[in-house]
Amino acid sequence: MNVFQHIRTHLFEQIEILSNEGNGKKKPDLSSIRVEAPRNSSHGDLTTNAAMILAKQTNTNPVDLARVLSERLALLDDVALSEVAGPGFVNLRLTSEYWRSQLSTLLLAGSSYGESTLGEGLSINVEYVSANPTGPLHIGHGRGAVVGDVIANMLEKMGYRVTREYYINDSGVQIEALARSVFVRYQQAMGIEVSVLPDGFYPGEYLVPVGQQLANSEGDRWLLAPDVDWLDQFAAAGCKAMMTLIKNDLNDLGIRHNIFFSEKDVHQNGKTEETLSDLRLRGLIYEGVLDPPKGIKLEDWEPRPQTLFRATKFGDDLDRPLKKSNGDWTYFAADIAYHRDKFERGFSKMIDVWGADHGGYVKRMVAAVDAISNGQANLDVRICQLVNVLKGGVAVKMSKRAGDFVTLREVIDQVGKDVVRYIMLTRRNDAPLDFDFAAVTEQSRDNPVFYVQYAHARGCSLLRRAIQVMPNMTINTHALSSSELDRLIEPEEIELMKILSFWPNVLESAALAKEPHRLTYYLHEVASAFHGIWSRGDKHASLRFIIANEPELSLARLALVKGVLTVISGGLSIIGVQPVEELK
RNA sequence: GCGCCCGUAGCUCAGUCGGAUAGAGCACAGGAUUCCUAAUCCUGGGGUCGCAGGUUCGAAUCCUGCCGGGCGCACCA
Repeated sequence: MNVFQHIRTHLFEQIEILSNEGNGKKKPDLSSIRVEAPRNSSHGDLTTNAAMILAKQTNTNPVDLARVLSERLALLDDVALSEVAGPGFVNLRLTSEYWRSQLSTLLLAGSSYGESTLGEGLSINVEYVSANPTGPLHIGHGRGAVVGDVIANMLEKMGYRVTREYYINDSGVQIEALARSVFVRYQQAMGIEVSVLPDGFYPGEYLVPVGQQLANSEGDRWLLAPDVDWLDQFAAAGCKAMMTLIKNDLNDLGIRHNIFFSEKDVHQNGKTEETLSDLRLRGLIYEGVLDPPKGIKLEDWEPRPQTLFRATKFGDDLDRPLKKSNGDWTYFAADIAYHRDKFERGFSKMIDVWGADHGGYVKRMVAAVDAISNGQANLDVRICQLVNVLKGGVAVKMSKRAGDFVTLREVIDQVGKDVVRYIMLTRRNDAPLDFDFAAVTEQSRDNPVFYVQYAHARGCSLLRRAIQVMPNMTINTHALSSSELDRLIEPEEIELMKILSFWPNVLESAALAKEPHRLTYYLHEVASAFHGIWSRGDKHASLRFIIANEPELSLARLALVKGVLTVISGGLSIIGVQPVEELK
């Protein structure tokens, strides 16, 4: 039980007793009562607004009520000081013994510290990346990949059964363009000059080997054939090659999806038809004409009857087309069928991680999930804003048309997977992110990964050192957790224990909010507190972690170090970053 | 024109479901190393939380309207 839950439990007990004493007409509503760390630490370790909330409900004076609560909470063993402040806050300061016991808990839990059973084994589906198989991943995909992956990791730690999924858009006009682009490369491999690539073709070099391979295996049999004869085969070859490329990139970023789901299969298995006829039966599909969008010009707009989904019934702004004018299903139609398939596979909780350019698509998909599940399923879409690539502060121009975007591959090769993953979480996902190549390549202090890694390396170095300095000492989990933790009396040490004991709460709230960036901010805080204590040893030798003639004190301080290492390495592993034991 | 996201220190950004005196990094100025890793630490200046109203014990946070920026806007994905 984390510190907040612990105090909340006691608080609610007291409220219950009070409510009964007041021959309580009705149960108080506890839902907006918070137990949290106050922003200003002079207000104590924990604070609660309970008195103000309850005072409102019972029409009493919040300060009086706070006083009563405060007196009762003061009686708890773990509470050192309880006082009323401001308009009716109850501020608590917990005992040093309590924080030490939390450190001990941490050490015994080891790498499982912070895990929870909150999810109760509920299945949850996280779909992320899902980039079109028309080329390698670029750095923007990398952001979605990391965000999705870390959300999945966090939810696993919360006790959910997580399935990581990638939806392959291997159908539609973009895939046809891919097939034609591959055909050009095939022609070139057969010695035919194709000087200018037509508009809408994929110009990247990465299709050259695909064309070459087809030239080798197929010879000239398709050179003069009509496109209908080779289109499917070339599309399939292109997709397959691109997915191999993409999976390699993801693999090197430490990402492995459980399921790759093909849009083409959705269609071929009749799932689209099935889904749409289901919706049609329920009166959610009709033939209609949409108004032209206002305020922007569409050259070729004409009123046209379309097959429309009643998305407006589920909170969208417009009803949405399911069929193109050529009779093909729209992307949306397939996507509905796909999400319905997820629902049928047992997922009532779904998370999709999309790029910023799909922001306008969120409402309709949420609406569709609502519709296909009859309100039984919930889709949460996380949008990742753009990544601006900089080199030494100067923006790198990216043009997808010209094929010269910064690939994820380049970035991984240059700065490494760990740096990429960490940097991607240094901003909220819905805010744009600057990725400065120079800063993260230099391995300078501009690189936030290093700050945290350095703290970890320093801690490891201490444990190595301790073995040399005190060879007779056993230093293992048992020895550390049962060491004389009451020797830890410095305010900074208590503060650090406090920060470490917040980890389960940080992880839980980050997981539930699906905001993985909170992890990097927290780890920075841990590292900062640790670096601070370290440096005090420069001035006062008595404050160092290892003091040769004080083995018991040293062991207690090493326990704190071990706590730092456990939390940092645990946090980094959720982020997908390998903690380093030594910096070179 | 409509929808979504954003606007917080010179710069880049945190800020939990509405909490008290709004925080961090960078930059800037000064200081700390014979000693556990100075890739670190300490001290300092820095703010009309875009603007204006509203809701209430209390608003950076919620509501409305404006201003500014990003993304998107039938038959692409």
